[in-house]
Amino acid sequence: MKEKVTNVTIKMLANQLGLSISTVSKAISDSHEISAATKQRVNDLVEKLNYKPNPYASSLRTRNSKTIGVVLPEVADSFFAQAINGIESVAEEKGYHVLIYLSHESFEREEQIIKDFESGRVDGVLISVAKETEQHKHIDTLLEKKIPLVFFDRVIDEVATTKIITDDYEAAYTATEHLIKQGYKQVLFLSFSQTLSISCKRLEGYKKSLYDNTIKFSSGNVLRFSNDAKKDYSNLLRKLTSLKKGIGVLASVEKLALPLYQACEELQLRIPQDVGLISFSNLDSAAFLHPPLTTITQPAFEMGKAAAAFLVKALERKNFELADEEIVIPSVMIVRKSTL
Amino acid sequence: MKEKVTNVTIKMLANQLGLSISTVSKAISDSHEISAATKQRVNDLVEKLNYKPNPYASSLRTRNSKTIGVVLPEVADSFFAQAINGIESVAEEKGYHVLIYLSHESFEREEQIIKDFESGRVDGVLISVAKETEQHKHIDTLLEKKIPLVFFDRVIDEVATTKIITDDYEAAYTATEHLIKQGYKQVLFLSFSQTLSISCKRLEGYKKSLYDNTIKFSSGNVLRFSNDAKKDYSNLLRKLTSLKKGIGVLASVEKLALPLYQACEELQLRIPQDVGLISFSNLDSAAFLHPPLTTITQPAFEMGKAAAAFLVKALERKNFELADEEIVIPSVMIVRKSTL
DNA sequence: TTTATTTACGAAACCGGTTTCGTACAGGAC
DNA sequence: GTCCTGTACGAAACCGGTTTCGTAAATAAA
Repeated sequence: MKEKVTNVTIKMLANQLGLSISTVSKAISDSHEISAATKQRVNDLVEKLNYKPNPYASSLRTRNSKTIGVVLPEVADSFFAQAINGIESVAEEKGYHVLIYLSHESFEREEQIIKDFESGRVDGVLISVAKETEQHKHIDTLLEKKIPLVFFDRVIDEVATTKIITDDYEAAYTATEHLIKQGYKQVLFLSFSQTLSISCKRLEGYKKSLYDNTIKFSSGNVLRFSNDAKKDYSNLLRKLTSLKKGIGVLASVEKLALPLYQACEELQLRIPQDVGLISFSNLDSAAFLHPPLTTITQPAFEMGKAAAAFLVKALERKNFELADEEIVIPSVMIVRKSTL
Repeated sequence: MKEKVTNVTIKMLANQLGLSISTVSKAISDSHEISAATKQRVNDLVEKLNYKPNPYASSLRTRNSKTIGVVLPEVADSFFAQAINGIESVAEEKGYHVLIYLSHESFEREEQIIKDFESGRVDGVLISVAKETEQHKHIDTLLEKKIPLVFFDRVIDEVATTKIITDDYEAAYTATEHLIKQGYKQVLFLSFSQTLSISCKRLEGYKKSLYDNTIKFSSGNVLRFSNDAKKDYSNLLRKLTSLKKGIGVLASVEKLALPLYQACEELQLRIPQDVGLISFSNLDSAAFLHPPLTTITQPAFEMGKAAAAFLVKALERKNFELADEEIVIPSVMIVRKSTL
């Protein structure tokens, strides 16, 4: 590590201008206390010397950092990639910096990240919780410190703050309904988690649709995915072979769709004739899969954007606190050939 | 914005323990000057009061922030998503924080981001430059301030620092070679940029392969993509209709592959019979496209990881400076049905 | 002309850590 | 007993901004 070049400080500006430090500081922040002429002189020198205020000195004094922390389970998923874009779009516009952390679906890791935030490193937090997360003490503690936090997509219902979600229940209902209408009498539900709010709601929507179609729910039709991709895959193979053809499958998250394509290929099952597939997915390539995948596409960009917008509003508006509310941005179903 | 809860400070610890601030500070950093007994008392209280040192105070004094800035052109591309994972893996291990910025392929935006870094906000920088970037004064200025920077994938050759790249020339050569071997006598090159180093190298590899196969290069076979997706697409349609069947296409970046699938569908051209396609791509779904896409897959995770590892080494090792060298991590070609 | 304001600026405290330097005291060497 | 050394700690400077408060001079009000 080389020693840094010493940056130009506000003190140097003051000395060169024959002004006090406080005057320079106020001039830079365009305070009404300072005359136009002085402001001009200061800004000229700022320009000339390429002065960049030390953000850490400023953050220390003002107790805010213009930085938001974003906690994601992972970033491979195209949902989160798009969400980052949405977040960045408002951060950029509002002059915020974005710190990114990945929990890798681990509660422990998520907890560490959130605990670090208690230090005041970030002004506010956006989070989509880890698959493993089943409690929320870490988040409560953060909120007690008055650090605003908004959830997006993977929320914790019990925490009283703003949550940006999509219509998981309705989307899953619609998806299941679609499969049934297409003639798949038996519908498998590929479950990502048994505890995550989104998973539960999607499962409920699925169940309700079965009920409305007088199909009795069987827990045997819910296939749970763990973190062990290999084991999951062999479970999937076993399940598929045990069933007769003509079943529908609802993949509750994007990452479960491709394994199904693979399994069908391996078992020589035809999509959509033998297996109908619909998946929650934001894959751009969905339309070009073999066959094209029917998807429930979430408004990922908009969700990220909305989450960031709420957070920034909470940070900047004195009389605005994050209400305990759900903002629902609906998903859309795009029917393609994987479901007839 | 609500006023923050006042955090526990090192001063409070000192008062409660009847010690001086400096003693507490040293105890926390496990200084040899402090007795084991005192350290114990201090750490007990730290634990009890849940003391979190203010990172900004620390950064101000020590002049480093344990933060690295990552500048990406975009994050929709799965290459960059995977690269982020690689970067995060070393950041997490080494205790660094990751600030993410998107240039959206704009030079101006990239310049602003880099200029902000002159403030000392980050200890070091990882960057994959924007498509528009054709000069490097902004980066030179940063390097003059002794802020280490390493490029990955989209590098600027003229800047004397470490660059993590893949074997663009060879990969494009191999890809073209493959198309020709498969019987495609005419090969289109879908170009993403005329200035980006990776694009130039890939084009060179393509040309060399043509040359080695005694096919004369025609600039008419290089199709340039702008930022105007619609116009690009209609250009692509026009080009494809103007050619006879049996042409090979090398898409030099991932985002150019799907439009080709779409165009072929629209023009009722069959892949691979009428059009053979190979693309630089890190899409997980490549194997399940219709037909499965032959790809040049870049080691995105490893590249991000290597870039971060070099940067951290430069930050932590006193006698290590980032050499002006290229670290090449080879890509692999995965042959699938889109090229026979 | 006197008093009240306003304008424009400076001194100094402050944010919360880190680091330098000084020192009291204990123990060992001579 | 004197000198030296090492141990364990504290006072204070420092990082580079922001903010409060005070004040001299200029202007307005009475």
